[in-house]
Order: sequence, then structure tokens, then C-alpha cells
Amino acid sequence: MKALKISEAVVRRLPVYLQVLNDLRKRDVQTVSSQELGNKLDLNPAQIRKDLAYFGDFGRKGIGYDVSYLIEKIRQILKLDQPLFVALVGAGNLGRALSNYSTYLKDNMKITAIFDAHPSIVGTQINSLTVLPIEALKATVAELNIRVGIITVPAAEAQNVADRFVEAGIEGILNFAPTILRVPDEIRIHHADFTTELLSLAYYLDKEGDELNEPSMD
Amino acid sequence: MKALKISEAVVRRLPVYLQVLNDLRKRDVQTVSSQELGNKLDLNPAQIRKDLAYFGDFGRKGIGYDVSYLIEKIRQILKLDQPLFVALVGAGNLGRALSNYSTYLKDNMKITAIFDAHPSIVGTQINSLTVLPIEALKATVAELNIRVGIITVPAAEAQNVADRFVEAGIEGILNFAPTILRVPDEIRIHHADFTTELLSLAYYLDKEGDELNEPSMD
DNA sequence: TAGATTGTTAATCGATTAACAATC
DNA sequence: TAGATTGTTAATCGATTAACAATC
Repeated sequence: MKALKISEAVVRRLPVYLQVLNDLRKRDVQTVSSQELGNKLDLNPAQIRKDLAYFGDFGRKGIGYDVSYLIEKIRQILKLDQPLFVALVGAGNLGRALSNYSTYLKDNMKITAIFDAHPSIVGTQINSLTVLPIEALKATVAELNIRVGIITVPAAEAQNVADRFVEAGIEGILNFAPTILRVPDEIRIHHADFTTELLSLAYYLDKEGDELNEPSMD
Repeated sequence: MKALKISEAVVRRLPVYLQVLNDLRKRDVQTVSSQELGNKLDLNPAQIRKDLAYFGDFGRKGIGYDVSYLIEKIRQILKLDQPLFVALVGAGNLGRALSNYSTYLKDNMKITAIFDAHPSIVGTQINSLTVLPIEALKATVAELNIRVGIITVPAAEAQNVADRFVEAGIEGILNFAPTILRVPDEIRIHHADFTTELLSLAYYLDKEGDELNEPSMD
């Protein structure tokens, strides 16, 4: 078994597995089968086994997967077994909200710098971090060993921020602005654009074309 | 056009097309080809033509697509040609940030009610809306004709909020909490969980040192 | 017209699911 | 052991891409 190309779909499921596994561990569950995971996630058990098998033999035949061990392994695969420092640009409401989110702290991701272009915001405090001027981005990224950038500025400014991130040598960007960004191929971009989710949700409403009441006939 | 089953992948691309088209219109571009759209979005032009052809013949051979006409058509497909009222539960930082987002206002989606479970937050103002107690949810949803719910509460409270939304007769939910929700099949749930995006991003960093040590050689 | 570009069918590619020997 | 469940191969399903006649 050699370095096989892992599809994006597989990688995207790993954090979801991690989420459920963390939950199981919190409830002191020792072992879980692909069947049980599949039930919880509405996924085919074979798919879960296959996903995990790309990375190693983590389970035990007849038993299932040890929850803590699998958590450890998935964290290794996602390279979350070592600290990963993150910068955020755009200290508006959304930026502040993300800074407060502690969810990924336990996953070794840490926002260590926040930037904004507006003089009125620069210098304010967010969670013990002082908002820095955007001009300080490049130097700070190098100094603090920051590898990921989060963009929470308005769409019109997002490309400019992306350019600055690239110039600063960032390796990956999480973009919240509802716009497409142009970056070199070697930079990884993920979109966290909830407007897309919200608009596509609208498509699925009112399936049968009936009124506001749901059809309760079988 | 018969009621052909449209795949989720297709529906998810529609809002992205809309985004680019809106941008083109803002720049007074009249007409666009699938080739040009493909360049902008890093998508295969044939895919774009096929996606659109599921819903009708929107283009003109030899010419391309009329930008304004296509915008209108996609908005119709997504049912955004009529107002869609949205409720939000969880008036913390993230909830406030979303309330401020005006992006989807122009797409006829409007947050018309905000709820929170904490007495200290209930009664405060967000964008001319008064935060209501969670107990008022059901009555308000009915009264204001709200069809979509947004969840921006901590993971531990998310299922409870989802249950309340379902009981209130909501048709779709956009969930920001990093947890899996259980709802009846007829309720559509979309996830806007950026922690998933952020964790999977970590996988792709550090390309050059990419060769994971494969544990099992068998 | 001649060049451009759609809508659509056919070919390809990739991802999911089923099945089962291995084995805890 | 006997039942359970993995890891993996083969079968199926679905989505993307190529190709091209139709036609603006």
C-alpha cells in the first residue's frame, strides 16, 4: 500500500468522525463499530471503514475501533498533534465571533494574531489579543510562525487580504467572504461561505408546492 | 422539463454562479459564455452548461448567457424571487455577526426574529430587532411566516433548539453548531460548520513533507 | 456567411456500496 | 469456540468531461 491519492471527500469526513468520537469519549465509550458510527452520521459503514483504512489499520476485527486511539490517529492524520498558529484579518462581528470560538483550541489550532485595516479598531483588545494594523501582517506571520489565515473582511477587500497572506508566506486560507479568491496553486483555500449554504437551502423548501403546513398524509 | 432528480452538487453550485453573475452585472457585463464562467470558477464549461440545462434553455447558441436573465432564472430556481423569512436562535457573537450580514438581504432572505435563552440577552436590540425569549419561538414563527431557522448556539444546546424549530413547523435549518442534529427526514438541514473546514485545511498544509509514514505494509 | 457557443449524448472517471475472507 | 466486525476487492452507482450537431 503506497502513498495513494486521498480524495477530498475522504479528508472532509475526517473532522466529522473526530467530532463524533470526541463526543463518545466524553461519554466514556471505549469502543465503537463502523456500524454505530454510520448510524450516528448517516453514512454507510463500509465507507467509514474504507476511509479509515486509507491511513492505516486502526480497528480490530470482531471488536471495532478504540475511541481514544482513533481520535489520536485522526488527529495525527490532520496534523493536529502539533500546534498550528492562525491569523485572522477582519475584526468585525464575525471575526470577533470566531476568535471566541474555543472549539478548535483543543485541536491545537490557535488564533495568535488579529488584524484590521481600520484605525478605529486597531489597538482594541479581543481575548487578550491586541488588534494589529494590516501593515504588520507580513512581519507578524513570520515572527509567530503562522501558517493559516482566516479572512473575515467584506467581499470587496477579500482579494487584497488574500494577496497579503500569500506574500507573507501563508500555506492555507479559510475564506468567509462571499467571493472567489485568486491565489497560487500551492496555497490551499477553503470556503466557509454560509451564504452558499443558505441560498441552496432555499431550493429544498416547499417540496410539494403546498402551503405552509407540512404534508402529514402517508 | 420533467421533474428530473437534480443532484445536490448541482444545487450547491447555483449560488456560486449567482455570486459571479451578480459581480458581472455590477460591472455592466451583458453576456457571458460557459467558458468565461468556467475560467472564473475553475469549473469545466460543459459542467456549467449541463447544470443550467437541467432547469431550462437559458443560453443562446453562438452568443452565451445574458447575465441579467440568468440571474433572474437562477433566483427563480432557488425560490429567491419571493421573500423568505428566517429566524435565528443564539444572539451571541456569531448570531450578531450573521444578523448584520446584508449579503442575503438582496436575495430576498430576511432575518425577522432573533431568540435567545439567556434573560440577560433577551430584550436587547440587534439591528432594530428585539431579542425574544426562546419560549416565544413557536408563536413567532407562525405569526411571521418564518420557514427557515438558523442555529448559532453552543453545540450542547443545538439539538434542543432544533427540536423547537421542528415543533414550530420550520422547513429548513442552517446549523452553525459543530454537532450532528437529529430531525425528521422532511426537514432539510445544512451545515455551516467552519470547524470542519478549518480542520480539513490542516491536512493539506506542508505539501513538500507530504509523504506520511505509512504504518502498515502488510 | 463564418465563427462561436449552446444543449445534449456518449465516454470517462471517481466515489460509494456490497460482499466476504480473515480474524479478534 | 461462535459471533462480530474489520480491511479489501469487486460491483454499482453517479458525477464529470469530451465531443459535436444545431444554430445564433
